[in-house]
Amino acid sequence: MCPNDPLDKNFNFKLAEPRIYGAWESGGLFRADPGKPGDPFVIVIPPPNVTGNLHMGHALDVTLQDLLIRYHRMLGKNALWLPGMDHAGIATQNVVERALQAEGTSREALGREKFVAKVWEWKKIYGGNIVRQLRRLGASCDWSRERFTMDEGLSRAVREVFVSLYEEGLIYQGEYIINWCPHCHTAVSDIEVEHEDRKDKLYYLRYEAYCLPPLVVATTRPETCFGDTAVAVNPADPRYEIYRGREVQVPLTGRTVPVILDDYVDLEFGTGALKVTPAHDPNDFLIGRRHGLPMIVAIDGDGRLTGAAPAYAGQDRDEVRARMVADLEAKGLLEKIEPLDHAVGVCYRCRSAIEPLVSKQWFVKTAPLAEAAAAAVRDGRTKLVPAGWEKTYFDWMDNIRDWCVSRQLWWGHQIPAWHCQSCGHTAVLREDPERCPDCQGTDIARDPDVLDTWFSSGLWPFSTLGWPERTRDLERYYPTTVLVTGFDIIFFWVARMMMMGLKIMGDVPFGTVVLHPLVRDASGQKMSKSKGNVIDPLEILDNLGADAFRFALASQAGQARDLKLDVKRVEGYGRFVNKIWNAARFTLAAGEPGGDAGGAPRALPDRWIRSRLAAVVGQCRAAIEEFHFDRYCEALYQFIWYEFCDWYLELIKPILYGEDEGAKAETVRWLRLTLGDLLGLLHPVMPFVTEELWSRLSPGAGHLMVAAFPEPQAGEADPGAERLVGCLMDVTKAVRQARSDFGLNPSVKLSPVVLAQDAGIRELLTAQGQLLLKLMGAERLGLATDYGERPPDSASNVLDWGQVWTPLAGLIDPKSEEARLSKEAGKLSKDIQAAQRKLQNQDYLDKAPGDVVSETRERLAAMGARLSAVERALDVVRKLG
RNA sequence: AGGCGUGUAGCUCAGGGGGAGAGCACUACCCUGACACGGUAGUGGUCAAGAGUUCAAAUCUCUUCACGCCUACCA
Repeated sequence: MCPNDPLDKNFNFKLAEPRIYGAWESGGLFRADPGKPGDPFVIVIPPPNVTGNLHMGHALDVTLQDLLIRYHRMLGKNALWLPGMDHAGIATQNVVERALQAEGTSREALGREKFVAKVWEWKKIYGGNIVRQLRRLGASCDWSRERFTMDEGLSRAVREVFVSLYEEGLIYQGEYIINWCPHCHTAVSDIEVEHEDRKDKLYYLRYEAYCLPPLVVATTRPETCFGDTAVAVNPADPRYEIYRGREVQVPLTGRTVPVILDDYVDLEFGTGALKVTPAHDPNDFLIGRRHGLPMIVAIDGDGRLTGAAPAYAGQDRDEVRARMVADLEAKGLLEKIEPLDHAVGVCYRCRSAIEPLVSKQWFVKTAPLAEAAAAAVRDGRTKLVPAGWEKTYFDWMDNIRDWCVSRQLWWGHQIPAWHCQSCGHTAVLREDPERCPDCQGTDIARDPDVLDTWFSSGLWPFSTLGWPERTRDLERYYPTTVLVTGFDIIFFWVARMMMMGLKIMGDVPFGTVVLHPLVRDASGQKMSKSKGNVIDPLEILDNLGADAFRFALASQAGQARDLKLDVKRVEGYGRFVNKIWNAARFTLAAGEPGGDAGGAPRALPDRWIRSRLAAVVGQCRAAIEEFHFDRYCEALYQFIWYEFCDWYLELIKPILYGEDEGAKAETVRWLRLTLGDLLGLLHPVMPFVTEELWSRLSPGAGHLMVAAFPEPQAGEADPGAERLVGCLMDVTKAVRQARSDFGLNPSVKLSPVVLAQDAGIRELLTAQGQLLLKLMGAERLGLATDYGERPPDSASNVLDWGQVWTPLAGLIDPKSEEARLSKEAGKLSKDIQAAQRKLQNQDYLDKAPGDVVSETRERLAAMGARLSAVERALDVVRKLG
C-alpha cells in the first residue's frame, strides 16, 4: 500500500507490522552510536533462556523496555537497548537430555564433547525463535550488539572474573555441605532450592544406653541414622542430665555415639534430643564442626544408601525409610510415629527432594561483595522501583551466605581450574596450561564442573559492552541507566549484578531497577513451563496485534505485584487502535491545511484541544519518568477517546463542513498537528499503528520512531477556552440527558431554551448556536435571561451557571418522570443537609483550609439551585399528570 | 516462624485525609456524512470488619479476619 492510498476501514496489523519493523531495522534506526551526542540511555535486556519460547513475562519485560527506550530515543538521548540470550545451564541441559531420551540415547552415551555440540544445535534453533518473537513485539533492540552468555567475548569475561576473584581470595574451593539434586546430579545453590509444604511423619527412635532407659530421638529421616555421629541435647535441658558424657547406640547398627550439648537444640521440638548427622543435614554439619565430630556418608549422589548401612546398601532413600519402620518395630526401637507438617527442600528445576551432601565445591565469598551492593542502594546510587523492594533486597544482602558456583553439568562455562594428579596442586589460570605450574608434571586434569548460569548473568551489564576490553561502548554506556525485570529474580540476578558490577567495574551496573509485576494466568497462578499453564503471547499477537497487546500490558504495569492477563482487555485496546485509526482517517480526509503556521489557534475548539493536549503531554512525560506506565496509558486512552474523538472532532465538524474556507484550512492545520502530537505521545507504547499513520500524515518527514517526543507548549494552556468549552459541554449534556431521560427518539425535534444570565455565556451560546443544535440534536435554541421567560409547560435541567428548558408537553410519561425527579430531589436534600451541617460546625470553619470551606459553600449553592429547579420541574410534571 | 503485599462496582484494577473512579460487562435508545471494533444516556459500591487519631477517614495508626508471595537451619 503506498502512502497516498485512502485508508482502509481498519488497521491491517498483520501486513503492516513486518513491513514497518523491516523499515526501521533496514534504516538502522535501532543502532546506537557511541560517537553520537546525547546523554546515554541504556538498557541491557534480561537475557531470555535459549530454551523454550517467548512467554508472557518476556512480553511484559520487553514491552516496558521498548516503551522506555523509544521514549528516551524520541527525547534525543543516545539510546541503546542491548539484546541477548542466556545459556541457562541446568535448564537447557535438562531439556536437551529429555530430547535425547526420546531419541533413545543419553548424555552419557554421547560423551561430553558431542553432548555440548548437541546443545549448541538446540541453541541455534530456539535462540532464533525467541529473537524473532521479540521482533514481533516491536522491540527496538540494537541487534548488531546481540550477545550470548556463552559467546567468545562473554566467556573471556567469565574466565577473567573467576581468575581474578580467585587470586583475590574471593573464590575458594571447599568441602562443605551443599544442596544436591539426585535427579539433575548436580549441586545447586541455596536459592535454587524451593520449599514445599508436605505432610510428613515424625519418627521417634530409641537410642539405647547402657544401664539407662533408652534416649528417644525424633526425626523425619530415620534412614540418615546410619550417618549419625552424635546425639545432641540442649545444655539447659534437665531431662537429659543423666546422659551427659554417656554414649548411646544408634538403632540398627552396632555403633555407639556420644551425647553432646549444643544450644542449637530446641527443647520444645520432638523430645528435645537431636540425632546429629553431619554429612546429611546442614545444621548437623555445623554442629559437627563445632564439636569435631566425624562424618559418615550414608547416602550417595544417586540418593541410595551406602555401605554405612550394610542391610540397605544400594537401596533408594525413600524405600529404605519404609522398610526401616518394620525393622525398627521388630526390634522394639520405634517408640511412635506422629504426623508432621513441614517444608521440604526441592530442586527448582525438577522438584526432586534435595539431598544435603558434603562435597568439594567452588564458592564465592559473598560477604564483602554484598556489603558494597547493599551500600549502593542505601546511598541511592541505585534506586529500586517500587522502593518497597529495598527492604527485601537488604534482608537478603545482610544475611547472605557464600554462593556455591560449581555445577556438575556439561553445559556452561567450565571452571578454569586444573588439578595436578602428581603433586595435588590446583591451578586457576587465564590460559589453558600444558603442565602443572607447580611440579611441571603433565598429568593434569581440568576440573569437570561448570559455573552456575547466574555467574555469567551477573556480569551481563559490562560483559556485553565488551569488558574486559576497554571498549568505546563500555566507556560510553556503563553504568547502564535502567534495568527492567520481574521481582522474582532480585536475588538470582539483580543482587549478583550489583555485587559483580561494583567489584569488577567499581560502579553500580544501573541507576534504577524497575521491578514489574509477574504475569499470572486467569486464576492468578504464576505461569511457568513446569506447571504447563502458559498462555502463548504469539497467539495474542496473531489475533490482536502488537500494539493492542503492548498497550494492555503497559496499562496494567502499575505498582502491584500481580498482573492477571485478561484477553478481553487486549481486545478492548484493539478497539482503541481502531478508534485511533479512524480518527486519523477522518483527519486525512478533512482537507488541506492552511493559515499561519506560526500563529496561535483562534477557533474555540482548536484553542481548547491545544490547551488540553498541553496538559496531557505533561502528564505523559511525568508518568513515564516515574515508571507509572499505567497512568501514561490511562491518560492517553481517556484523552484520545473522550476528548479528542468524542468532543474535538465533533466540535470542529461545523467548521470543516462550513463555508469559510480560511477558517476550515486553519482548523485542519490544528487537527493534523494535534493528531501528529498524539501519534508521538502514543508511539512508545503503540509503535506500529502510530508509525503507519505518521507516514500518511507527514509523508517524507521521516520515521516517527526518531521524531521528537511532544513537548508541553506553555503558551497553549488556555483556561478561558477550557471554561467556555466546558459550558458548551454542560448545555449539550443537559439536553441529551433530558432527551434520554424522557425516552425521546432523535427524530423528535426539541427546541430547548437556555437560561444564561452571564453576558459572556450568552455571547458564546449565540456564536456557537449552530454547533450546539448539532450536538444536541435540536431544532431551535432559545436564550432566556430570567426564570420568567421559561416556557410554561417545561421540565428542566439546571446547570451550574444557568438552566435549560425543553418544552415536553405530550412527549413524556409524567409518572416515571415524577419518580425520577423525586429520587434526585431526595438525594439532593440529603447532600444539602450534610453540607449545611458541615458549615455550621465551628471547628470545621476554624480548622479546615479556606479553599476547602469555600468549595463546600459553592457546592452547597449549586446543589440548592439544582434542587429548586428539580422542584419546579416536579411541579410541572405533576400538573401534566 | 518471620518479612512483604493485597482486600474499592459482576470482573480486572487505579486512586488515596475534604463531593466514591476507570476499563470491560450489563440496561435503554440510536446504522447522525472517521469508526456499530461506533454514539448517547444509564444501572451498579456501608471502599473486608472493629477501634483510634482528626473539624473531616476509603485514605493515617492499631487490632482482627481472608487471600497471596518471599525468606527460614525446628530435626
